[in-house]
Amino acid sequence: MENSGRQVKDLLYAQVARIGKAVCSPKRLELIDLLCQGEKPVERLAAEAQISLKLASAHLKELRQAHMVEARKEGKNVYYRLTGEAVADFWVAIRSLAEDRLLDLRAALAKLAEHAHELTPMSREELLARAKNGDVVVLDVRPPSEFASGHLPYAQSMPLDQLKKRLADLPRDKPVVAYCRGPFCLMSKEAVEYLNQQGFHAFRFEDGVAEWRAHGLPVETAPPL
Amino acid sequence: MENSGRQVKDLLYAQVARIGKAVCSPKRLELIDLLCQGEKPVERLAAEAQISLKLASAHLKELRQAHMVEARKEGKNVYYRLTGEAVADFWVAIRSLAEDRLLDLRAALAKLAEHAHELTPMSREELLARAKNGDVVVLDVRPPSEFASGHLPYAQSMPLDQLKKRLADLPRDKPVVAYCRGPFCLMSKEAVEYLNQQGFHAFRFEDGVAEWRAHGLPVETAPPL
DNA sequence: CTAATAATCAAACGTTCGTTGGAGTATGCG
DNA sequence: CGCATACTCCAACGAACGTTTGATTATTAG
Repeated sequence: MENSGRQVKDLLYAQVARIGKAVCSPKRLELIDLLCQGEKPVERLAAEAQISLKLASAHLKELRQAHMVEARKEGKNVYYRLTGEAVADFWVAIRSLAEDRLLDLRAALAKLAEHAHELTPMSREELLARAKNGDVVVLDVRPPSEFASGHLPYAQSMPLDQLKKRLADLPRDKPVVAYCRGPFCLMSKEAVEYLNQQGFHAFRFEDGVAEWRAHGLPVETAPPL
Repeated sequence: MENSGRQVKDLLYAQVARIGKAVCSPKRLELIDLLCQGEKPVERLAAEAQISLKLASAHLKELRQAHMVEARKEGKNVYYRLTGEAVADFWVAIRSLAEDRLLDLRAALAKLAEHAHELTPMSREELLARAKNGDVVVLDVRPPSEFASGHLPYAQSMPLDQLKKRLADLPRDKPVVAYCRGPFCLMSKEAVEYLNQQGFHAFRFEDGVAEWRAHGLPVETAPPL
C-alpha cells in the first residue's frame, strides 16, 4: 500500500521530468525560442541556431517526444511548430524565472542594454496606445515569414537586411521602436544602433511576440498592408 | 561580430538551461513540491521523498546552485526553503504543462480520481465563498507544521494520522472538503475514502497551497485557532 | 572530554546524454 | 530513370549525471 503510493508518485514526477529533460539543453531552448516565431523547417532552425542539421533533427525528436513540438511534412521539408501557446508561455515563464534568480543571466542581459537610453522607457500598454495614435512607429525587424505568422499590432515589417534600403520610409521626427524575437535576440539591438547612428530617435523593445501574448496582449496574424 | 553574437546567445540559453537541469530529475521535482509546503530540514525531505539523506543532500545542492532553494542552519539541522514564490509558481506551471501535453500523465491522474464523485465539483472561488459562509468544512490533512506555514482560508488543520480520533469534530450534515499538498499527493484521497466509508459527505480538492496562491487567491499563515 | 546526530564532501559505479559520422528513406527535378 | 535535397535512423565516442559507499565536518548530549 505504502509501496504502491511510492510507485504512483515516482510515475507522476517522472512524467513532469520529461518536460524538464526537454528544456535542460541550451540548444533545445533556442529551438523553442525560434519556434515561438512561427513554424519553420528543420534546415532553417539548424541554420538559425547555428548547429548541424543532424543535431537539430535529434533535438527536435526529443522535443517531439515531450509533446512540446509537432511536425508537418510538406514536399521535401518537414515543418516544426509548437504544440500550443502553452509551450510558448512556458518558455517565457522559465526564462523569466532564470532572469529572476540567476545573477549571471541578469548581468549578461544588462550588458546587452549597456546603452540604457536604447531601451524603450514605455510599458506594453503605453506602447500599444501610442502606436495606435501614430505617436511612435513600431518596427518588426524579423524575417518576413515570422512577421506574417504573428506580430505586434500596428507594427510594420522591416527586416534587418532591408533596413538600409528603406530608411526613407521612416520618420525622423517621431520615436521609432524596434522589436525582434525577444530578450535573447540581437536583431533589434543592431537595428537601433544603426538607426541612431543615422540620426533617428530609435529605441529597442525587449518583448517578442511570445512575451507580448503571454502577458495577455493581442497579436495580429495578417500583414497590415 | 557574428561569432560574438553566437557566444552571447550560447551564454544566455545556457543560463536558462541551468533551471532546466534543476527540474529534469523526478526526485528534485518532488523536493520542490515538498518545499512548496514550507521549509523543512534535509532529514524530513529525505524521509518524505523516500530517498537517502545523502542523495537528498546532493539533489538539494543542485537546486541551490540553480538558486531555486536556499538553506538556513539551526542547531544540528539545515532547513531548506524555496528562494521565492516564483519558484512555486514555476513548479505549478511545469506541472500544468505536463498535464496538458502528456497523455500518460493525464491518464495516471485520472486513475487517481477514478471515483469521480470524490473530486470537488466546485471552482476555487466557489469553495472560498461557501467556506466563508460555513456551507462546507475545509480540512487541511497535511502535517501541522505545513499547515502553520500556510493554508487555505477557513481551513482547519486535521492531520491524516489524527483523523480517526477526531471524527467527532466533523459535521455529518455538511460537505467536507479535504485538500493536501497538491494533485500529486495522496493524503487527501486517503482521508476522503475513509470519511466516505464512515458516512460523511467528503470530497477531495486537488489544489495545494502552491496552486491556490499561483491562481491569485489568498493564503493564511497564522493558525486560526 | 567522548559519543551521537545531521549534513556535506570525495570517489567510484553504471547509465544516460550531447554530439558526430555514416548509412538509409522519402521527395522533387531534369 | 538518376541525382540532389531534406531529413531521419543507427552506432559510437567522451562528458555529464544519478546513485551508493566511506570518510569528514559541525553541533548537541552526557
